[in-house]
Amino acid sequence: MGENYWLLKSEPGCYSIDDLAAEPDQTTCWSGVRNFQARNFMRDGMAVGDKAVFYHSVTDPSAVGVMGIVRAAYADPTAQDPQDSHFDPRATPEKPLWYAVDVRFERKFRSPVPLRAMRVVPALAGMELLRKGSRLSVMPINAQEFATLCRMGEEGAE
DNA sequence: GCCAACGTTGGC
DNA sequence: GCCAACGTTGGC
Repeated sequence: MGENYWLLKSEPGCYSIDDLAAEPDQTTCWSGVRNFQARNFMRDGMAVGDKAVFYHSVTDPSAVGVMGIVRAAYADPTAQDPQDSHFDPRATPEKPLWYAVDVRFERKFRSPVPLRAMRVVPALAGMELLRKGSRLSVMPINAQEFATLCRMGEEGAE
């Protein structure tokens, strides 16, 4: 456990790393994932102790910090809440269909790592994120990619 | 705001 | 099972 690395996307206008850092316990339920491949990564791959890079999409796309996975996959409560925009009538307590994990803020990078900066780093060339048309909101990265992103985030802008 | 890429839906 | 239509994502 705690051996895997991930990249999690969120639009900062929806939920940003500052929002996470501002939570009372700096922890939140990472819910609302509605893509089967992303769901499978969360449900089948994530374990307590794993690390995840927080990525801001759409607005100033960039990696902005690090989170830890503090609770493994469980039924996404938003899927079964009719009031929620992520409600899915197919989801039931017996067959949740969608899953969430809990994440805890660990640190914010000294400077965000822009997507365009990632594109020119050979060590990052294999990341799913850099593939044209990639829309996955939850994806695995390897230890080297994680370390490279962290180093770039602490070094400051290139 | 534009548009390419993608996942999902639904008719057949 | 195919595939066109549609809605969404997300970079630019």
